[in-house]
Amino acid sequence: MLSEQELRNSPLFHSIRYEEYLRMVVCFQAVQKSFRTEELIYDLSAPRTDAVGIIERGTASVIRIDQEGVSTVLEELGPGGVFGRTLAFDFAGEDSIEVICRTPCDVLFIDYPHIMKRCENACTHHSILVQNMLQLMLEKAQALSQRVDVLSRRTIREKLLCYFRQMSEKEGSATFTLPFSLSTLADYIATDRSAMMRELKHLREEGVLRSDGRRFTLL
Amino acid sequence: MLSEQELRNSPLFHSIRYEEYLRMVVCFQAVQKSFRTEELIYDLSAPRTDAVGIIERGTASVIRIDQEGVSTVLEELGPGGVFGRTLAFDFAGEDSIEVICRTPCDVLFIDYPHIMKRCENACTHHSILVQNMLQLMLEKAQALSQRVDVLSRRTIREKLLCYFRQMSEKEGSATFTLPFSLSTLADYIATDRSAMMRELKHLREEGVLRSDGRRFTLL
DNA sequence: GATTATTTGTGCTAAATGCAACAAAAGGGG
DNA sequence: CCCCTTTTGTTGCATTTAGCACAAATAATC
Repeated sequence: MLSEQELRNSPLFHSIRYEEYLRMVVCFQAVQKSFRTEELIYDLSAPRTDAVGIIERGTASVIRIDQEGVSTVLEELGPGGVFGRTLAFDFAGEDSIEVICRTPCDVLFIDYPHIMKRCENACTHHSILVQNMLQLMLEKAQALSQRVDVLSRRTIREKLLCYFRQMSEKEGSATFTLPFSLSTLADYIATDRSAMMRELKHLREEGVLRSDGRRFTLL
Repeated sequence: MLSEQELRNSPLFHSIRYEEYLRMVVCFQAVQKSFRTEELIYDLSAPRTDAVGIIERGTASVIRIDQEGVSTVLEELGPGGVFGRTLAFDFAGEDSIEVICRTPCDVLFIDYPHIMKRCENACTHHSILVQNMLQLMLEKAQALSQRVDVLSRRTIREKLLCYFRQMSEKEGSATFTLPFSLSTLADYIATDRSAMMRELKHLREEGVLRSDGRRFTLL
């Protein structure tokens, strides 16, 4: 349950009045839970319910672990990030897909059909909610597109440079800090870690970038 | 401009009455255009306007062509498919990104801010439109997720099998037909064509699949 | 129906990537 | 502060993949 202050910052309930919010929480069977780093937030490959999760605070990763145990970061979720079986990755593969807490999270779970169902009361707050949800999906689509942009590059070098360009644009600066470890970066660009390290060295040697730990500068 | 019959099948205006539709078309500055195979529908890398396009009929591809001339299929759009600078791929790279007609298309262009802006009249049809748009974005997110699922596989073999599994699920059958040529498939899974052909041969020899032209069967 | 493009199928070679292994460094928890 | 775990950095070697080139098959155009 959100406080009046938190409500203002809530990506989903933004610009809905507090009394209305309280009624909606009941109507949507909304539940908020907190998670600690490394904790499993949701298992997308074995969902009991058709719930949608929204990150209210903190960051999380959607990770696929295939049969051989190779893990890949499919998505990075920040505040406003949404996940759910119906939203993405609703496929029948044998792989396990999990949402893992990266930094301490507050996550709001909502029964999916309730959001999409046309409201009998034609309540205005419901239509605001749909509009907010649309905004979140727009952002999700953008994030996924950037993901595709990186992953569709042919070589490790190009993947790195593409990702670094994205980071530097987001940061508005040639210098930026990775949101995760270099090992995880390898999972993110879907390649071997040592091969990636080698390519990073080449890029440094060629003077394309400078780096110190997780801190990078494009030259 | 849609006929009453077409309106019923329109992904965006679905379940909006015809008179209301007519008014909205004016309000949204909506323009419908038709395209023929191979024709350029939109250039995402050099957008004059902030328009959103919706495929009403036919299929199209979003294609990135990098500085070296390597082309990659970023997205496959069918009826209900949406594209636009604000929806995806709004980055500043040097690459060219184009929406190309694959099979004859009717495309509806709409001024983006008009969709998102809160309606002064609080008109019910506008909120239905937002709901329809949300549905389209949900589908887009799903499609992009599947794209990520394929591209994040480490080897050509795994990419192929992942894509084939998706196709066979969509088709509801172990047999399916590619929506494009084998050459384009290579662009789709972001690898070298000849390497892909070699892997296809291996898969056939190992009895994992059968194929004849663009027709495949998983065994 | 002949002619031109494009696509498909294949092989070779060079280059890039994956794998395994290990030491050094950094980080986290008691 | 020390111990243990994770991360980083690096290397040699096996495998995979990319790049190129060319013939055969297929599709497209006039």
